[in-house]
Formats: sequence, C-alpha cells, structure tokens
Amino acid sequence: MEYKFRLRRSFPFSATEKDTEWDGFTPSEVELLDRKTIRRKYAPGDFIFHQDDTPSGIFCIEGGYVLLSRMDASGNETTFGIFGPNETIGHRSFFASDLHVATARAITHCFSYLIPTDTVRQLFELNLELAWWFLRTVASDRGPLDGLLLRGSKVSARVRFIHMLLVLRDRFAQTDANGHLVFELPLSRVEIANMLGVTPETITRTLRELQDENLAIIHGRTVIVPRPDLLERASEPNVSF
Amino acid sequence: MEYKFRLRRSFPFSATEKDTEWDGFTPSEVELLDRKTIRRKYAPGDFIFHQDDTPSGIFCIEGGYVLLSRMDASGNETTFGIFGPNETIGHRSFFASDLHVATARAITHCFSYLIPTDTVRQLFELNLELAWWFLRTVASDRGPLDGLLLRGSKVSARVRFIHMLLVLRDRFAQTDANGHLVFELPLSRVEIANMLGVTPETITRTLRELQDENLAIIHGRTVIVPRPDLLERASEPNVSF
DNA sequence: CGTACCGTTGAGGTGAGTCAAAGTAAGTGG
DNA sequence: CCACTTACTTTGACTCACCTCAACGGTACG
Repeated sequence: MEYKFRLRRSFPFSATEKDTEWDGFTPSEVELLDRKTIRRKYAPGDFIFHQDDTPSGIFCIEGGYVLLSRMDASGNETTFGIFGPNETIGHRSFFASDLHVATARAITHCFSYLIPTDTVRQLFELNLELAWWFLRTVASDRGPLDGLLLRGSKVSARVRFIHMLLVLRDRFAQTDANGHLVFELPLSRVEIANMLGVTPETITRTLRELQDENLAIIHGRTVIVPRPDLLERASEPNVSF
Repeated sequence: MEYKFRLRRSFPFSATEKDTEWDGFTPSEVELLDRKTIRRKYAPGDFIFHQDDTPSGIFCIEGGYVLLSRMDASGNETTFGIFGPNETIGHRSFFASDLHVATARAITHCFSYLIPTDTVRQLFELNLELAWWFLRTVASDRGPLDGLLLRGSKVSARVRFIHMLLVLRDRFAQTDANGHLVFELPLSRVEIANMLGVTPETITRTLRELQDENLAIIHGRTVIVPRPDLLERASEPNVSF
C-alpha cells in the first residue's frame, strides 16, 4: 500500500519515521490521515492563512518556504520566522484555541498539507501520544523568544542581521570550494527588514557596511561570507573589530 | 484526607479543579504529588533558577511574584514576563529538554512548589492527558510573541509602557471610587525598562511625559490613571493626541 | 552617619527612521 | 528583440527618539 505520507525526517505525521518518538501510528490512523488531508499548491505571495482567521486545522509544509508574520494597526509588519519542508505551521494557535496570530505567506512555490480540525481531533482521540509530541514541538520553538532577545535597542541592526544569517545557515547556505559560506536567501530586503525589526534602507546600508569591511560579498539575494568564523565573533554584540 | 493541593483556579496539578479539562487525577496520583513536591520560600531578589541551568523539574508559584528574564553577554537584561500565584514556570525548557533559557527571580516574598523531574515523568506515565493540558498551556503563552511585536523600533517607549499597563491591569490595578485605575506595580524602574527593552532613564522621562499630559499621576511605584479609556487609545501606536 | 540602592535630571551624541529621488532588475506585450 | 510597466533596491540629506555618561536627591538600613 502506498501512502501519501512517506518517510520524512521530523515530519510529525510520518508513519515510518524512526528518528523520533513519533512512529507509533497504526495503519488505520495513517489511512485516516491519507484520506482526510488536503494538499494545496501555492505560488509566491499566496496566503496560506491570515491573522485573525479561525484555524481550520494544522498545516504541514511539503515543499517550499513560508513566512509567518503579523501586521499591526499602523501597518508595521513583524516576521517571526521562515518555515520550510516538513515543518508544521498554525499549530500554536490551533492548540491555544485561538485565532491565528500570524499570517502565513508563501515566498516560493509551495506545497502544503492541511490536516483539518476534525481529523486532528480524531487523531488525538486515537493516539494521545500525539499531544506529547506536539508538546515537545511547541516547547522547543524558541523563535519568538530569540527574536525578543535580539530586539533590545542596544542590539544593532548589524548584529541582528549576522544573527539571522547564523540561524538561516543550515537551510540556505552552502560551503563552496574555497571554504566560503554562500547564502541564497529567499527574502527581499523588505522581508529581511521585517524579520529584524528595522527598515529596508537600514538593511541596504548594513549590507554595504559589511561589504566595505570585507566581511561579506553581496550580489542581490546572494551573500558570500569569506570567513565564516568571523561571523560568530561578529554576532557578539559587544565585540568590536 | 487533607491534600496540599487544593482547589485552585488554573493550577495545573489541582485534583479538584472543575473549570478545566484537567480534573482527572486519581487519589493515588494526588498522593504522589503531595509526597514528592518540594515547597520553598523565597525572599525578594532570590533566584528560583538560573539561565543555562539544567531544569530540575517544574515550578508552580503558590504566592508572590516572579520575573523571568535573560541576560546576554554584554550585560543587557531582557525580561519576558511576570508570573504570579497558580502559574507554572520552567515548563517550556523542561519539555524542550533544554537548559533554562531564562532566570527566575522573586520580586516579592514568594512560595513555590517544585515538582521534581522524576515525579513529572511518573505523572506523565500515569496520566498522559497531562501532556494535552500542558500543550494548551504552552501554546497559549503569548508572552514572548507579544513582546516581540512591541519591539519594532517604530513602537515608542511610551506605547510600550502603556501596553505593559494594559497587560498588568488584571493583576496589579484596582478601580477606586472615582473610576480611576490605580496600579501598584511591584517593579523598579530598571525592571520596567528591562521588560520594555529601554533604559531606566527613558522610563522616568516617559512617566513624566504622561504626567505632564495628565494621562497619569505617578507616586513612586503607584500609577494612577484618571481616564482608563484614554489608555486604550494611547496604546494604538499611530494615534496622536 | 555613612553606605547602598533607587530614582531623577541634564547635556550631548548617535543609530536608525523618514522622505524623496534615482537606479536596477524582471516580467509583459507588441 | 525592444519599449513599457512594475516592483525592488540603493543613495543621500535630514531628523529624532533614545542611549550614554555623569551628577545629584531621596530613602532605607545597619
């Protein structure tokens, strides 16, 4: 039997995942998932859900990248995170029985599964261990917390940006033949600015500053870091060069 | 039989709580809790746990108030929240199998229960619904998230302070005979500043500004708000007076 | 009556915001 | 393949909210 849900590292509903505590689904549960989940396709800029919507279930991203952000009354957009393949979004609001706090917007072509509310409920009834797994997931999400720590006014835009690079390294950077870190960021200047809580102009200026100091080479959305080791030092707020 | 754990609204381990999904403890489980929890007394300034400590269990505050904050390498302290009676602290790190991200410090005389790691584990084995309850608790904690939203550089210290008042209203404010809101804040200027991500001097100046505009009357840690309705309007970042 | 902590006040500096304009890249249609 | 539109990015000049540093006043406590 062929399931839509195959082996996927850290995919919470994977029936065959061996690396997590979470491989206890029975065939009937997997069948339920397969039958009820809704697969959707999104183009860049498409919304997956909006802030203040009532959650209609939990989304699992199959491919592509999604930004979670919130816009306040004055039009300031704050981005909390970028999520990619095999990550779930929308679960926090779901479990808090809350309206969506954030808007999810695809920034690349994107596929996601929606596990509808009723199906999630049924799964929890069938298998209470699911709560334990999600408890770990939600508790481990330090996104907003780390963001908060970086927003002290004493933390410069420069340090925030470098910190962002460190966080995104695993997903968007590769090491080339010369040992340089090459980032292919899927984010516009505006989106970066919203992640760091500054303006796009500040991003431009910060990038030029880093370039002038030979800490990075910038080409559009490509950022090349010749000396990755210096990055870590530069992310210490009080280290001067 | 008399238990240490009595009826307490929203106390997660309450055996008799009827308002939540969480009243399913059996007598033997309650007995386990009673036997294993450790009650401790703290004076103002005492630490309950330190950042980067290994969690030794979950703490429930019986009485008094506790600040959760983190200090970075340059000595900046960021406070995420203030917690009081019947609230649990330390659970996020616990469930994430992480070191404590924050330091918990008593700001008043304070009693708390520590439910040790082993006891929590036993309780989860006895009663998996506990995971479901904590999932709701952790998911509902919007503390760091709300904090993050207030740290956009476009949000002034003034708006942040007013927002803090609104958040603390339920706990620390009473309405007097004239319909004025009277806050008795248990926080020093420095502690307020750390909550808002500004300096203590800015707090002083902001308070004087509010006083000059007759929006508040300040006496030490007492803040009287003559027109509570104006507060809500003033917390909208883009409303001008 | 010092010591310590907290809070206030002032003067001066600065990082980042704002506004406006020009430059660049990417896609569309003829 | 080129003109045209649209969105994104950069740059510069100016402004300002908040930080920094330093001094001083108040209150509690041994």
